[in-house]
Amino acid sequence: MRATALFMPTVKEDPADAEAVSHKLMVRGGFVRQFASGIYVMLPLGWRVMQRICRIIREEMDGIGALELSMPTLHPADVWQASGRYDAIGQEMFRLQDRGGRDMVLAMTHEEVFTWLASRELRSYRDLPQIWYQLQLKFRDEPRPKGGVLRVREFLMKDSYSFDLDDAGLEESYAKHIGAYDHIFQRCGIDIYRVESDSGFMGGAQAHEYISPSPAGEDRIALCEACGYAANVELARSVAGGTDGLEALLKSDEEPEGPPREVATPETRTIDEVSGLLGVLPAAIIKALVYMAGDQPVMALVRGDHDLHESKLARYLRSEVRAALPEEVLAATGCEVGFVGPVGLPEGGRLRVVADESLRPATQCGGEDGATPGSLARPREYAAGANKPHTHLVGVVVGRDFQPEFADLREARAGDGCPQCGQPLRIEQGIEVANIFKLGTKYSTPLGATVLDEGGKERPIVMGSYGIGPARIAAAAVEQSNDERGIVWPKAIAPFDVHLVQVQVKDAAQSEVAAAVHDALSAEGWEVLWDDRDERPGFKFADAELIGCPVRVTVGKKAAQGVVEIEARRGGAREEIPAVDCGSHVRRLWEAAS
RNA sequence: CGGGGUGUAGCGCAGCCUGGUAGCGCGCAUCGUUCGGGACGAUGAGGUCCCGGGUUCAAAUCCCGGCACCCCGACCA
Repeated sequence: MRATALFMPTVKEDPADAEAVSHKLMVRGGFVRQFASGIYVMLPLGWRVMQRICRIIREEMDGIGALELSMPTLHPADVWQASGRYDAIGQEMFRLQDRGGRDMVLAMTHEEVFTWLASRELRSYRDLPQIWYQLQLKFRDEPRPKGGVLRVREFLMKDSYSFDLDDAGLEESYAKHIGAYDHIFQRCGIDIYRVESDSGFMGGAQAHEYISPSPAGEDRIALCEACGYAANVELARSVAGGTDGLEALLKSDEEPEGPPREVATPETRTIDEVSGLLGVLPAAIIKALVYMAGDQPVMALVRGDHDLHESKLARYLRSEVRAALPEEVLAATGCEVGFVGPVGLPEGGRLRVVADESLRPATQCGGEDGATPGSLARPREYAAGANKPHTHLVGVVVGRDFQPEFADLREARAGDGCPQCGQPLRIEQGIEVANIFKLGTKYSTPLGATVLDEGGKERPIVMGSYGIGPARIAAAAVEQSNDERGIVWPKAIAPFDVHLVQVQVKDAAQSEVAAAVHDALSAEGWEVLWDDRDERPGFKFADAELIGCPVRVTVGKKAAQGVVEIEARRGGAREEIPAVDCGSHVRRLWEAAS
């Protein structure tokens, strides 16, 4: 394709509102333009990338026997009411009414419609299994779109849904998807970690996310090099480390003498302040946080050097949680924020107290079912808020001075021990490009999607759902593969295979050779972008590097001798080759490219 | 939803504090010179200064209200 016949509005300067590298480069390279917050135009180059990604996805989905179809994006509310999500999901769902005043929604995902279809059309176990998929728009009214195309309000998604008679069938469909996804990401040329993920506190079935490492990503994952354990930090269990200097506190199994003692700590609210004033390590302080679970206050405890992960608390409590307002803290504990603690709570108060496993006394460790690993070394006595203004307690002993529930609440951090093998965990940041869920009968039961089994018994279909965000794959690829000059597309998803730069458009010999090269490569099946614009050479080279096609062929001074240059975008030598041989040289560089 | 920031030519920005002629770079148009790493000169087009209200002889500039967009946090089938 001739550049003069293409619309590729490249720009020299970074857009002012871009933060992520991929955002800047995709705007500068003429791939995308923002239309409104979280809503993007895919320009011709960007759309070509998307089409290539989608093609790979289609091939791999077809390869596991999945069937493509297309579902509506405008849904009547009643399907969503039937699944319960019309009320469960808040403002993230775009809602509207039709002229007759009927409630409608813009689809943010398609479990309901697919299940609706299954409920009408699948009747017998003989109709199973099925995997149906589509590449379709999703609408989510994100509170804060960001990162260019990474977090948006309208986006393309490949979503597939499996329908099986039983759990064994679901396992098989799930495994098929894992196989297909491995191929897809490998072919798209992006690095990926498949990690255990939160299936949401309503489900509880197994789920995985595919995280592509990038500083622009919003997810953090915990990884163990030694045994392969990998999980999103919102889920990851870990053995708390970082207790240097505390081992001494553990040595004695004797009861510490005396009850907790009050210490005046005026205007000392944060862990750092308390630590400084009392001369105690943060790890020997109990951090007490008050949350509202629905309308019930709950006190959550973690070690002072740890961070609470709210979704872990939410999952444990089986309720959405939010930090309590200062007046709610006062109502629940009788004390102002900054000095609350688990000891000395109001008599008769019903404040539920949940402590992280790392606070569990050594004597209570182990032996309990489902106990998650606690801490390698833990203090015997802690400092904690006294529930009196400007006062803390020291010498607090968990289990003696108060008896909380224990749960895994803290966020895993780098250096913590792997819950499986104890080796140190690594934390990596990344983009969630895909996810897979075992839904079970969560949708089939309420929506009445059942089949008759061999015995003539009606059974709800066992479902799975599986998503991929093609634009996120593109962004992840750019994040992982770029240099100071621009994008270095993985070859399978580049907008064109070959960028043919004709240095002098008005030079007859160059025009002739460029045309011949273009035609020859095209005839061999390469997609060629022929820059025939009347621009200065430097301008065109800069654009070629910005746009990032894997192979560049330059037709310049030596065209009259039938000589052109070829080089890989990823780097390496720039070679002079006979124009007539460009096919084999392109093939060679292509094979070498990633 | 909390906190912060921005809104002036297609893009990137200055001007605002201290009210009075709207400016710079890039891009764009025409002509000429250039032509292997984002050229140079000349000429030119292009503005509801986000919107509404107020103060003032006079508002891009000061005041009030709104909107949009960005960033941090919260949220995130």
